[in-house]
This record gives sequence, structure tokens and C-alpha cells, in this order.
Amino acid sequence: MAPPPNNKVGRARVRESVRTAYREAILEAAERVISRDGFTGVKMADIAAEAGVAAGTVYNYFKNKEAVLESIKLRGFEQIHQQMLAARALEDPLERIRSQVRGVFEYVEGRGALFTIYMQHGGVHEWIQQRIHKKGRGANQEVFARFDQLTLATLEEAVARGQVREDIALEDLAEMLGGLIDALMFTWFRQGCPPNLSEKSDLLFDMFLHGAHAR
Amino acid sequence: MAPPPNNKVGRARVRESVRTAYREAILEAAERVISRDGFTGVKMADIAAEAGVAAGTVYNYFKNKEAVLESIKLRGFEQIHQQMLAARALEDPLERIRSQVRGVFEYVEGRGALFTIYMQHGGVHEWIQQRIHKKGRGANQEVFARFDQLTLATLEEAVARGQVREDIALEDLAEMLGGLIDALMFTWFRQGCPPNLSEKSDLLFDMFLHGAHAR
Amino acid sequence: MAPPPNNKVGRARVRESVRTAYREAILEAAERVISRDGFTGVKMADIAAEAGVAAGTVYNYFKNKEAVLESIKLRGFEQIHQQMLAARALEDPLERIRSQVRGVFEYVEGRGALFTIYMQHGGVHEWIQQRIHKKGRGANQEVFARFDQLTLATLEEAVARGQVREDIALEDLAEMLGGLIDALMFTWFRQGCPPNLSEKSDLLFDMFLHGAHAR
Amino acid sequence: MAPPPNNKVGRARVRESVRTAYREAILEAAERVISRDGFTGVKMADIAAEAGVAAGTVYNYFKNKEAVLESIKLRGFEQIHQQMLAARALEDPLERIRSQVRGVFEYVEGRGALFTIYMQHGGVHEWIQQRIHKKGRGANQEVFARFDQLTLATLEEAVARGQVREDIALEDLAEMLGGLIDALMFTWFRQGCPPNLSEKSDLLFDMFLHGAHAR
DNA sequence: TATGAATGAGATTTCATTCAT
DNA sequence: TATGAATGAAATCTCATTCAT
Repeated sequence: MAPPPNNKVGRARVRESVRTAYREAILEAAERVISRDGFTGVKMADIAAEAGVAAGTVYNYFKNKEAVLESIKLRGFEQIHQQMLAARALEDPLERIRSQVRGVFEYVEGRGALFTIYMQHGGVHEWIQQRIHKKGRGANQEVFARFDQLTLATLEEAVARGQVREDIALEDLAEMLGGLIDALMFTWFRQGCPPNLSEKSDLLFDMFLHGAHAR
Repeated sequence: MAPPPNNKVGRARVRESVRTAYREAILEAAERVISRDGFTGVKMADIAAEAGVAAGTVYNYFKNKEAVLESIKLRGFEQIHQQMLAARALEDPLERIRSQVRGVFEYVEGRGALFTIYMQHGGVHEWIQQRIHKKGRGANQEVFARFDQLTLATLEEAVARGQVREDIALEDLAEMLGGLIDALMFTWFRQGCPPNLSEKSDLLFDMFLHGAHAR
Repeated sequence: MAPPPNNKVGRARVRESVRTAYREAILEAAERVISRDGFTGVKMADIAAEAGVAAGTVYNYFKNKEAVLESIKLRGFEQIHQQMLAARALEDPLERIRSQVRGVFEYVEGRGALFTIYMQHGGVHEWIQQRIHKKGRGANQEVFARFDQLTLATLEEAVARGQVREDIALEDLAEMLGGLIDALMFTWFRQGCPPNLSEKSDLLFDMFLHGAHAR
Repeated sequence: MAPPPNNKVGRARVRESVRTAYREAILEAAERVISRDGFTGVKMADIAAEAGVAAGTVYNYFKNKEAVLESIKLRGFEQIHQQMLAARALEDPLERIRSQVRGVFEYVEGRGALFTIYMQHGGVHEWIQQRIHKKGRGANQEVFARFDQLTLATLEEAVARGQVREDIALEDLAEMLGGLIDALMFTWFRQGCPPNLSEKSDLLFDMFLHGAHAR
């Protein structure tokens, strides 16, 4: 057995890692509960039970219920963002986009719950309200901005290479692409999360590039 | 004072119209409340207050809270469906689609609340759960089926006329179209319901037909 | 039997009186609970039970626990003030003071609970904090100001008639008198509220006028 | 490094002094917290934080929350008592009283928190309840008894010397004096602890001896 | 039938105390 | 022995629903 860490630094490090583990366990549990019971009625008690901790413990890690949900959302966005960044290495911008789309779909397919939150909570109404009332909480805004930037930059490169139409504003293109992604996820969700979301990514990409018109 | 209507039929008719008026007032009020405060926290008391009736009165017209929300949703879908049917007269299927899209957008633009509900309540998770657990309530299912049918029929006609690619399954096309519509609404909603949704419909239609690829 | 009030005004009046009755019943109950169990641990559930209403009902009349306690305090101050005003008719200012003192003592003797609150809650610390932090809630401040005025005016008259020393500032005299009253109540309270408080009022008055010095 | 004390006695002494230091630090911290946040809502966590120790540590020195508060109160009373004893040397009983009053005021002026506790906790209601229910805890009773004795003895001496009225019972005189002291403190507290309490002691003494009556 | 207050089950949150390290 | 997080009982508060008028 290794000697127990007797110094303060060691103990602090251990404590920190335990804290992180608890935090994560609670968030994971919350996602599972939401996946199972829906978002509208999540109960703190259920989250605690699912995480295997006492009700009060959740409050050692999160100020209140809202903070838990907010954290889930941010963590999800963060993870999607990482997923998208994984495509950076690809040289061809179109291929990069295709890969990003696939990455997002793969991530979402594994975590339907996140999407529920994305759409039902801050993801949609509350978040909108924030925008409207200008109280925009930094973290959210920033994440969305990063999404937008990533897409815009890639599209710009594609236009520069003559791969993509110039007669539509970059912003509109980005919106259509983002919208298509949302759309597919949305429809997939509406259909009860069948296990085929990521297969749709090539179809989406084809439609994005060529449209439905007969050749 | 005017003499009261003495025949039973007349009295029944008056009563019925009063009932309908109350019902509608409550539904309208509920939509306003949801638009304003978000869906997650709608309170029966708020709905009643907004409608200008007592809390108890709502229960004379709806079994419970769920019934109110369900009614809003159905009424909204119904109205969108009517909007789409208005395009039936157009001879060219592509024009019909363009018109339908515009119609839906115009309707949604005027009633963001509906969309909130569409996505946040039955429209999304709960409704999905129902599908999964096979409790599918008839009304919902039927409405969605009618949407699908309408779109499928129109697309089929367009394919038959050689206006649309044949290499993609009709169902996938319909899904992409429906998805694009959802997508635009979704993005529009995410941006705080700016007053330009219906303008986007031509852009959407163009993208649907021709895609983003450079010519 | 009188005909039931069928008009809106009548019904509103009835309702109003019922509301007032409930409010009073809750406040009375709260005082009883505090007398019995002490102030520190008052529980909303106990108050509701003592008042014979459901827990939730209390919240139809008071925003929260703090509001209940605040109301008790204000009501008590108000009632003491009324008690003091009853002495206005007396012509001799010294007799008026004697009567006021007796009145206050009689009131307090019947309601030990009020005094607890007066000293333990807003009456003492919280209220002080308010003064210090300048957030003085109007109602409290005003009540105390009225007490002070009443006493000052009476003392001024007594000085004018040559009944009271001129070599001590009016404010100091008022403070000593008020302090003596507080003091006796305080001591009485400390001794477990024995049933002799109001008898002390003449003693107090004598001491206030002549002091302890041997003649 | 200095050699560690190797004898048992020395080590025990060091340990004892460390324990005392912790105990005192916790009590001081608790007084500060109460002064700042009021008595009603003191939290063990706040006390610990203010003392710079962990929450659990407090329980190594005090059985529970009640024990902490009780200790503060006793310590305060004890210190006031010491203050009063300092006047014993004075030969003239009236001067002794004047000095005692000043001593008490000086002490209280420096530690408003004690007074809060004196009035809000055991000092007032709870403590009364104990008296009433005959559970009287020895320590409290004894402290108050000592106060009373001290005052009674001094007044008795003053009466014997013909300095104080004989027509009022010693007990009543003591009560009036004690009451006046309480009164001034009370008023001072009610006014937000202005920095002039000890100046009032001569005024109080004058009033106690001569009263408010015009000469 | 409209009213609006009462109800009380149930949710969130707090915090004194315990306990493993 | 100090630490500081876990615990969970208990308190506060909310709000859908009921019900007497």
C-alpha cells in the first residue's frame, strides 16, 4: 500500500478529486432522471436518490435546482463543442463540416436527455427570455457564440475555395446549416430517438449541398 | 329589459356560445401566460387571472391543468393545418409547398407561445414518452399523421412531375422539408422571435431545392 | 331570517369580514404559540394548527413567516398606543402620565407574548439593525415616533406647570420615564410574569417623581 | 527547533491552554456573529467560519449549539459581575452604587452582543420558561442571585446610613435600581447603541436619588 | 355557474450534527 | 484532534384541486 498522503497539499488534492467525482455523479444522475421521467417534473429528491446521495448533499454542490439544470446544459454544450473541435484537423472545409455534423449527431444520439434540456429549458424559452431581457448569463452566450464562430469560419473557407454559393450571406448559410442540424435532431427526437440519427448525417450533408431539386 | 328567450333551443344555444367564449378566453389567456413566463412554471392561478375569471372557473371548462395544455396544443396544430390547407388551390406542387411554408411561418410568427408548447410539452418529450410507452393519445397522433400525409402527397406529385430528385426516399425528403421548417422556426425562436420569420420562407425554399453548393 | 345578500357589494363585505376574522385568528394563534413555546422556534405549522386552519391557509394571509411576526408586533404597538391615548382626557399632566403608565402595564400584563416579540424580534435587534442600516421600515419607525411624541408633549406641559424639574432636558426625562417603564416590564418578565405588574405602576410613578433619596 | 516538553505535566498544560484558546476563540466568534446577524438566525457554520475553525471542531469544545450560547451568556454575566465587584473598595455605599452602574455600562457598551443574548435568549424568554417550569439550571440562577445580593447589600448599607428612603422595601428599591439600569441599556440598545451609554450613568444615579419632581 | 379561499400533499431547502479521513 | 463533507429530519413554502357560498 502506498503511504497515505499526510501533507496538506495531498489531502487537498484528494478532496478536490472527490468533490469533482460527486459533482459529476450528481449531474449524470440528473441526466438519467430527466431521460427517464421527463424534464418538467424533475425532483431534487429523485436526483439525489439516483446519485446515491442524501438530499442535502446535492445542495453542497449546487446552490439550487436551477443551478443543477444550468450545469447540465453547459456541460452538454461544452462536450458538443469538444466533439466539433475534433474535426479541426481535416484540411477540406466541406469534409470538416461533414465530420462535425457526424460528431454532433453521435454525441446527441448517446444522450437524448441533453437535447430535452437544450430545447425545453434554458435551451429554449428561458434562454430566449434572457436574451430579450438582456440579462444574458455569460456562460450560455459565450457557448453559443463559439458554436456560431466555428461554423462561420469553416463556411467562409469553403466559400473562399469556391465550394459553396456566394449569393447567400454567410450568416444565412450558417443558419441554414445549423437549422438543418437542429431539424434532424428535432425530428429524430419527435420520433422517439430511434437508433439511426448518426446515419442521417450524410443525407443531411448532401441536402445541404445540393438541395432537393431534380438534376 | 329585453324579454328573455323563452324557448329551450334558444336558451341552449346562448348557453353553448357563452361556454365556448369562456373556453376560448381561457385558452388565449394560457397562451399569453406561457409566452410571457415560460412553460415550465405555468400556474393555473395565473391563467385564470389573465383570463379574468376565478381559479375555480377554469375547472368548469377543463378537467385539469393537463387538459388545458393539451387543448392549446391541439388547437394550435389544428390552426396550422388549416393554414396549410389554404394552399391546396395552387396547381404547381412546388408553389404549393412554398405557400404552405409561408403559411406556417406566418401563423407561428404571430403565436410564439404555441411553438414553446410544441417543443416543450407534448410536442417534445412527454409526447415522445407516450409514443415509446404506447399510450399514444389519439388526437396527437392523428394531427401529426395529417401533417405528414399532406407533405408526402405534395412531394409525391412534385416527383411525378420531375421537379424533385428521385434518388431520395419520399419519406426522407418529407423529413428534410419538415426538418428545415422546424429548423428555421427553432433558430428563429432561439434568436428571440425577431420579426422576420416569414421572410425566411423563400430562402428556405431555395435551399431546399438547390442546396448550398456552388454552381 | 334576513334575505341573503345577493348583490355583489354585500357579498364582498361578507368576504372582507371573513378575511379579517381569519387574519386575526392567525395572529392570535401565533401569539399564543409564542407565549407557550418561545419565540425562537415558532413553526408555521404550529401557528396554523393553533388557529385551526391548514398550513397553506396562513400563506393566503401572510407572505411568509416574517410577515406574520411583523404583523403581530405592529398590531401590539398599535394597541398599546390606543391604550395610552385613553388617558388624554385627564387634565393634570402628571395624572395623565400615571394613567398612561398604568394602561401600558395592564395591556402588557395581559399579553406577555407581545413583550417577548417586542424584545426578541424586530423590537430589539433586527429593528436596531434597521436603524443602523437606515432601511427603517416605515411602520415601525412611525409607531415609535408617536410614542415619543406623546410622552414629550405631556412632560413639556408638566414642566410648564412647574411640576417637574427644569434642569434635565425634556428628552432625557422622557428617556428616563420610558426607560423606567421598559425596566419594570423587563424585570417583571425576567421574574416569570408574576401577576402584579400593574400594581407596580404607582411605585414607579413615585420613584420617577421623588427618587430614592431619604428626605 | 526547541526540544519538545518531555514531561507529562508540561504537555498537559500546553494542551489545556490550547483547548482554552480554542474555546475562547469560538465564543468570541459567536458573539461577533450574533452582533452582526442577530440572534435568531445564528448558524453553527457561521460561528465556525468566523472563528477560523471547521464546523466539526466546535463540537470538540461544546456539546451542541445550545451549550455555545449558554456559555456566552454565563461568561458575560461573570464578566459583568467582576466589573461590579471592582467597586467594593469604595467606602460610601452610594458612591459604590454609582461606580457599579458605571462599570456595568462600560462593559455593556463594549459588547452589545451580550445584551442581545441577555434579552433574546436565556436572558429573557427561554430562561423565564425554565423558571416557570422549575427546570432552573443552577448556573443561571446563581448568577442572578449574586447580582441581587450585591445590590441588596449595598442598598441596605445606604439605608442604614440614612442616605436612602426607608419607606420603600429594599427589594423594591433594588428592583427599581436594577430596572433603571436595564432601562437605560434597553433604551440605548433601541437607539442603535450610540457611543454615550456610560455618560448616562450619572444622570441615572441622579434620577434614582432625586426623581423628576420639581424642587 | 362563478367565485375565491381552504386545503394539504408534496416539493424545495436548511442546518445541526455525525463521521471518515 | 482538526477537518469539512454527508446526512436527513424538519421546516418553509407552493399550487393544483376542491368546495361552500
